[in-house]
Amino acid sequence: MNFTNPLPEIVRAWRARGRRMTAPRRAVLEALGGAGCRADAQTVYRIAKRIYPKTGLVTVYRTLELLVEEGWAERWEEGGMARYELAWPHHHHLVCLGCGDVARWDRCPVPVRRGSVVGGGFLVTGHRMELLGYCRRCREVRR
Amino acid sequence: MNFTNPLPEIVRAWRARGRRMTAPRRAVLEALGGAGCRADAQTVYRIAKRIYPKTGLVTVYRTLELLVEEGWAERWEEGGMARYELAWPHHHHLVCLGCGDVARWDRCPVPVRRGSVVGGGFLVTGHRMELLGYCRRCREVRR
DNA sequence: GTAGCTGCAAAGTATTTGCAATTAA
DNA sequence: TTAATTGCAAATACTTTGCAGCTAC
Repeated sequence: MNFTNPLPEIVRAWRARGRRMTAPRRAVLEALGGAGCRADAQTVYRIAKRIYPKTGLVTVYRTLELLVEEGWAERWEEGGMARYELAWPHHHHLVCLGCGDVARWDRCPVPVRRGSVVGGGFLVTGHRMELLGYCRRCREVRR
Repeated sequence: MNFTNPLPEIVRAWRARGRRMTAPRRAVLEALGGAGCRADAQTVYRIAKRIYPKTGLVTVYRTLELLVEEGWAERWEEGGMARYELAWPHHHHLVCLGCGDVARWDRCPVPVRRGSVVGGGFLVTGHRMELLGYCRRCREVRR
């Protein structure tokens, strides 16, 4: 966990909205914060169970969906399953075509600003990007 | 179909590799070329059946996978299903958060070149990007 | 002739839903 | 108290696989 940890803020916002803060939800929140980039539901489930063993897979799905709907998390689909991660702060990914590893990349080279209008009337509110290629390890193996 | 139609080139490349050009495959190729951005397997299947009615769904999946493996098509996963489109020429997408429509956008604002190395050893060979926001129609409805 | 291709049906996986029981506030 | 939340089991939906028959070359 780093100093940009949004978990306390999420809990606060949920309380303010009348949501109940239960043990399974807290476990899912912490698990998502502790999982790497683009963790699938099973991974979050496994970690959440270490925190609160009674957590059910269905609740993991429901909590993650809630986080996505409210903008706290981002959802990706990859490899036939949904993957989730905390959306903040803004970042992109380096996806290795060799081993499939997904690494975080904190630079943002996309010069299209929120609020700009492109393509004849499309209002931009955000973007997603990933660089495809080969990680250091895969490049060394290839040599 | 436009003048960058890659279908004849795909057929030629397949023949050269010893692949057989069958009626179902041709139907899938044409269907994919005629479908819009990010067509799902069912859509390709429906169009392919109009071209060659005996085409089976399984063959659609297998042919699309072949195209992706060989780099002719790109695969996206979205809305719980796989989506496909011809990968050439390079382009991006405008994804409307209101109606879900995906529009093609031929500009490329990503200044990261193939061959560059980023993030401590990651060799970039390509990228994917999409702009999220609201299309003209959805913006007008909101007003 | 034969290796590649096809399609049916069945299997495999991920995700969602109905509903009765539980629980935070 | 009571409305939100949970989790089991069942239902859904997409995709892949086994295999016997077909076909392009």
